[in-house]
Amino acid sequence: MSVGVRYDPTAVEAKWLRRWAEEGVGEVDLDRAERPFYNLLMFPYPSAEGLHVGNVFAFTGVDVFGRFMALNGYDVFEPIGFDAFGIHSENFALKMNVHPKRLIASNVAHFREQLHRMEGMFAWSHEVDSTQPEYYKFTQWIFIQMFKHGLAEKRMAPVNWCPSCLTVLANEQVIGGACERCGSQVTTRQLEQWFLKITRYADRLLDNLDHLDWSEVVKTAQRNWIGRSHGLEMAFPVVGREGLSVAFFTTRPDTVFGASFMVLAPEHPLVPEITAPERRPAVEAYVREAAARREAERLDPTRPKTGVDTGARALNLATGEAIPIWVADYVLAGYGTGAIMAVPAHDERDFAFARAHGLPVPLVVRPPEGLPDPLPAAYAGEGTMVDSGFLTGMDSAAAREAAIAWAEREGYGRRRVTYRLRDWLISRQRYWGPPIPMVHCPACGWQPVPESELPVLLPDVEDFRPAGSGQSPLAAVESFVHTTCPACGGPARRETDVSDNFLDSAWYFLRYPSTDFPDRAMDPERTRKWLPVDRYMGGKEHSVLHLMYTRFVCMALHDMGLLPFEEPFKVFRAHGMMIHNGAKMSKSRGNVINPDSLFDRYGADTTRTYLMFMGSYQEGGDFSDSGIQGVYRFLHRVWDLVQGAAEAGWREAPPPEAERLRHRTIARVTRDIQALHYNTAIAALMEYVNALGARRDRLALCEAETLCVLLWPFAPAIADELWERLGHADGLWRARWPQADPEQLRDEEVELPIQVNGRLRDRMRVSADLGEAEAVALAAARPRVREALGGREPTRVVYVPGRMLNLVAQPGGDGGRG
RNA sequence: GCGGGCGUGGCGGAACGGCAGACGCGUGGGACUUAGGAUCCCAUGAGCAGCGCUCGUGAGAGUUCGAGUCUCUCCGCCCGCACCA
Repeated sequence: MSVGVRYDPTAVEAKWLRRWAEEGVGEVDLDRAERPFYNLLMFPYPSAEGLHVGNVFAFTGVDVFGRFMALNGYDVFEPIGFDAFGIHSENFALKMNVHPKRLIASNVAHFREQLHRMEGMFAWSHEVDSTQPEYYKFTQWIFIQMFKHGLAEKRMAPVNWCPSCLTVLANEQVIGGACERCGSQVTTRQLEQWFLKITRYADRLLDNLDHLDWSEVVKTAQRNWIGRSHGLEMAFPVVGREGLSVAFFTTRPDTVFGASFMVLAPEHPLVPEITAPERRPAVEAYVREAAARREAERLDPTRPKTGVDTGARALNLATGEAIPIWVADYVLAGYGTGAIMAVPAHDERDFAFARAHGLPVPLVVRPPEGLPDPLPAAYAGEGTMVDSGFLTGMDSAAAREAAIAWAEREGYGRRRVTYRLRDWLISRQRYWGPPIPMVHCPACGWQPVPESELPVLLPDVEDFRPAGSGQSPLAAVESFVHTTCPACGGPARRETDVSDNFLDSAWYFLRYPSTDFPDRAMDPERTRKWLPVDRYMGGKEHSVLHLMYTRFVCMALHDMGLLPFEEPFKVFRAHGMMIHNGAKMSKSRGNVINPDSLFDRYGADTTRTYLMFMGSYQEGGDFSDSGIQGVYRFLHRVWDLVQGAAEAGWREAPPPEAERLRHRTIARVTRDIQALHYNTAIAALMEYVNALGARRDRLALCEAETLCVLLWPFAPAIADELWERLGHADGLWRARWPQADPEQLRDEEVELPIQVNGRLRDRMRVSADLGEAEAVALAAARPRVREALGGREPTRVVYVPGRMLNLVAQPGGDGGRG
């Protein structure tokens, strides 16, 4: 393809995509690199619709940074791969009625082409595809390590079930009671499932956050999700039932004297045991209703608080009173012990429940300003304890400690920390994932598949439809199911569930540097050299899914001695969301932008530059169809400017002000890229081009060169083409980022604003380091300043050299009120 | 409800506590053109006939010589989490 005199993005980009591929731009010698910089973008999920423009936005932001670091002398490793297993891909295959294996292969091919076209500086030779046996054999290997270290366990538990995807889901994949993938309302089922014990790491996952250089939004989301709370676990005996007691957890042990009833979750195992015979029909009916109720409805805090009395009573060990035990679905089976002591006066939910069912509301905490009687709402704040036996008169905070000490001393309970975080439910009753590499033997129990036999290949089955029976389609493949026990050699059955897609993506970046080692997941040498990841940028929608699972997997592998670090990402930055015409892009709104059409119409250089220009990378921005034209014009101007100047001939050196501007531009673009303020970096380049345009026939070569280098991270093809036309045989990938000379950044003369009493009245051109006395004298002599002063003498002078001068004068007697 | 973020021209968005509105879009005017939805130049927050003044960063108060920026109260929008005891 030939490249002419007019700017033709298609020709320029085709030429340079080829050249970069030939020259191996983006490929790094991982063993010899001297200044490794691991620049990671999120594992692309190759959907059938192709690359989303939101992906182009996200990935370009990563790539701009990578190119910037490359020119700053780093060996930048920016690998790429495909997260192609999982429900999303499989659901699409079901819809299209095409086998996922075939469908995904064509999706990946399409994605690869688009990623190429967006000019990412990717290390293609280290590509990873999570659906390939060479990759998932190690996903299975990681599962086995988890099992061997007691971090994987199959157990019966109430789990989230998606009636549309016909599989169980992890807590993190249920958003407001709906399936994260398909949006269906999730129900609860009692099933035996594989769990990874992430809760064992809750404290470390939480505490490490304090020292991580991550976007604050993500850290906050993780803290909330882990939800650590401190309190007391205690049990109240069931009245008249020797040896039977109801354990509960509370963060407010100070209010124990105010506990006027107890509530059990409908699923609580003691419910059938303690229910009084005459209450049995009502309780059983309520439990049945609660089980049938959809999760979203159950979790709606605005719904009236329903519940029934079991007829049983518990002894409040503080007051010595027998209090009723109710069953209500506002108490969650999965949190704490699934039972609570209800303190209606000081807990909003208990208050609402007590009101609805006519239960007493004894008050035990009084704030200094007192409380109205009757109480209009629960008072959950601090105060002085009243009517609380040995706690009476204490401050509530101190009473909390005293109550715990009392419970521990009397043997009623103990201090306890509780988490909102649940263990990671990893089984999926689906086809499109790595089979969980476990075998069940009637004699030996669960046994891992020997590592030498990995991978456990996903069998080719024609009917990959989920059965809905609570079993994966693999359960129907006799030849897969029947095997022998690795321990005793007897007949055994394979696990037929596959693992959660988030396990695939929890370690992909560990694999990238080691893709050339088929026999080990992570080569120790490579891992030590390249990991942890220097910088990771991606969407905040993965705050508690991917990013939390990944941290857990790394911590676990670290503890097993398999990784030399426990936190995978030194720096994480969340980017914002792309908006189009004021709304989130969605098919139903019809405002989705297809990146191919942008590439075709404007080229990748313009698309990249515009996406980075339209708003702040970390906040997101609004895509405007006319706005992109501005950037297109800008690149045209750059092209014409450099071409025109080349034809006119180069001057020796830029005049002094032009040289100062050049250095100021270098400084601004450098600083802005480092801070991810790509939009203002591009604005600085535009200003520079505007300024150079004013002297287009008298440019110096170094001005055009600086422009090309600074532009390269955003618009690499046009920058490389112009660079070549300036006479460089080597491409810009071998160039160095220019350094701003601090001497050139200092202004000699400035336009100094003059304020009188804080209001702008005049400005004057002065030397930047003008002394205060001279500045005041010069200013005071100016007619407009004299007028504003109205004959008064300044009583105070605020002078910031080079920035502004403020003369403060008291309002004189002449101007005052009579 | 809790947590986080944000409110700036017609629009997207800039502004170490120091000239509000950089840069871009749009709009108006002009130039060059057979022509322009191309390119270039000029203008563009509002008000006032007065080219300077007044008002202007969601509303109100406060701190300061000086506040879009810091503090408090309120209103509105967005994003998380949401009956977590």
